[in-house]
Amino acid sequence: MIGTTSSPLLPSFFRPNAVKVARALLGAVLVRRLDDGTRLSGRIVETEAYTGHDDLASHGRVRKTPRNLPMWGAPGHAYVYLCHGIYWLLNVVAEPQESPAAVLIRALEPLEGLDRMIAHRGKKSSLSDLTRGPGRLSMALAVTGAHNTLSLTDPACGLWIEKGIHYPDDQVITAPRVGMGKNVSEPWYSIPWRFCVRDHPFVSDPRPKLTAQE
DNA sequence: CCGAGGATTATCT
DNA sequence: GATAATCCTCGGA
Repeated sequence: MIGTTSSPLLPSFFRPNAVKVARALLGAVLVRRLDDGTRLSGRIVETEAYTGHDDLASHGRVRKTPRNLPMWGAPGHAYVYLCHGIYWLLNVVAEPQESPAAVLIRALEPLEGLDRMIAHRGKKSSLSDLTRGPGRLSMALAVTGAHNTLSLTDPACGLWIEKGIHYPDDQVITAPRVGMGKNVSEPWYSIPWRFCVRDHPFVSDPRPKLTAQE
């Protein structure tokens, strides 16, 4: 068991600002251990950073409320909330305690437990859409509000992140974040805090522009 | 208390 | 591409 078993990333990994953490998470592996011991996992290929009281796109832009409170929590904890009444969205809390910041995990490349993920997704599932999108990946891994505020650095919680591969900068594309509301003004509307693996089939819609980085 | 809107996705045309 | 699904959260009255 030496060297071959990856252990969860430590809280220190998530302590830098959310933008750096979002970039660093590309290539890491999100792991879910089901109650029966089954291991599901996928490689993170798309993230978004939400940080600071100033960021008008972030839930942390307003005072602490019952919903957004986890964003002020310890680095490496989970912030899971319901979107549109249907979909659970998984974020990892970044930055030191009392600094409201999180990284939204938007897409995974499925690695382990594909059959179980397909079962979780129901009849609508196709292999290419399994974990492409934040709502879909939560469904596939059976992540729900029950995971809110849990520590992703503690394997006992059944959900954690392991070190994976490193994507060099020339394989990473940045883009404005998805789903900005009308009350999000510049610079927050266009700031390129969405990180995607270039040309990866599991990056969600809308696909970022593939304009060459020269 | 009530209304508006949402870090989305599936299913139409 | 347009829109419905679906319900919680927040802010204002």
